[in-house]
Amino acid sequence: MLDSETKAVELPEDHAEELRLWLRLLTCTTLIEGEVRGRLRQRFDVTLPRFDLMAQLDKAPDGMTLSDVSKRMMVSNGNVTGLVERLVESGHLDRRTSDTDRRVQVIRLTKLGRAEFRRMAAEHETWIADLFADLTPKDVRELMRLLAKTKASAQKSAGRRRA
Amino acid sequence: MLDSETKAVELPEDHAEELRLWLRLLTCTTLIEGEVRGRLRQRFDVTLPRFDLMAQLDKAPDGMTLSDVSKRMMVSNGNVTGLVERLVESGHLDRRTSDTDRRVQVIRLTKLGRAEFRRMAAEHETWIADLFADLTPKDVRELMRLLAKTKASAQKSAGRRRA
DNA sequence: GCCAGTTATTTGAAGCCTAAAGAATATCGC
DNA sequence: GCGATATTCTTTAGGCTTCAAATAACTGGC
Repeated sequence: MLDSETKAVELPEDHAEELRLWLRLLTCTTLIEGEVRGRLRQRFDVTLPRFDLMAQLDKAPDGMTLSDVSKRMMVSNGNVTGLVERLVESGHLDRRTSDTDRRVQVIRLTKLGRAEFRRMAAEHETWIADLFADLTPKDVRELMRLLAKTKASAQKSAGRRRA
Repeated sequence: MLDSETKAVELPEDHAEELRLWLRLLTCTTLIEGEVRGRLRQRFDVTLPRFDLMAQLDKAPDGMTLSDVSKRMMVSNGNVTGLVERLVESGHLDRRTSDTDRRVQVIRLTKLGRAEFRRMAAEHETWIADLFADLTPKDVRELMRLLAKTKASAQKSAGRRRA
């Protein structure tokens, strides 16, 4: 006979629920992201990654290093390099080498960049509100809680893998 | 004096909670997606879009048209064209023109494609289970419910925009 | 049968993104 | 100060992705 521990190893566990949850999470995000992307393009002729980068910088008046940005946005370093290049080119960002560490590039929003971002952000916020309009305040609170738990769980799992 | 209706229009509403929710949703998805992407690459040297496409086809033994795939995966038509091209090239997909409509391309998994997908999918499922491991069954159910509601809300909003 | 409109797919240009390798600079231990 | 190691950023190669325009094929009304 099998004891319960052996059973747990040998019987294939059923993870179908988690899989469905993941697919649903992905669908929601893709749906909303696509909508936001399209509206940003239509209304402001700006891409979502550019908007996201400006959003990070708007919260950091003293600027950020490229590494900071890369970590915050959860994208690769090389990605940030190109993104910043284009935004400097278009006059939205200012970029300078750090005084204390010549490896480091510090970027900030220019006056133009900040003004344009604020204008876009105001409208963006109404889009998000509209996209989530059918959720009650309680739904929102509950989702926040469960997503925080999900994030923690995923981070733990990701950490286990690299450890 | 302002009546309540005028107030509602004139006072800028506070959508900060919804915005935070959206950012958290995005963070969760990005985190998990990045993890899955990395593991697929490491273990099977396959990209996430390829895996996703094969997953769609695995559920459709009779094949799918490119448009079907494009709708299901929520990506553009042009995207699917290239993705399919590479997977046909590598022998994972079979592609033929429909008998009844010469515009339509029907794609299927090849024997090789199906075998490789099944092998990857089995492991993939355990990754997902691990990433969501700290959620209780109740958490999972509740998230499913709230995300379904979110999806419906977002679809409604997206529809309003296009209407 | 033919024309107008629609649908399925491809193409092209631009941008986004990653992983991995490389260059420049900083830091630590000695 | 020197060398080993680490960090910051860029570069490269390849793939993904979108949008918009183009091509090809179907459909319905006449």
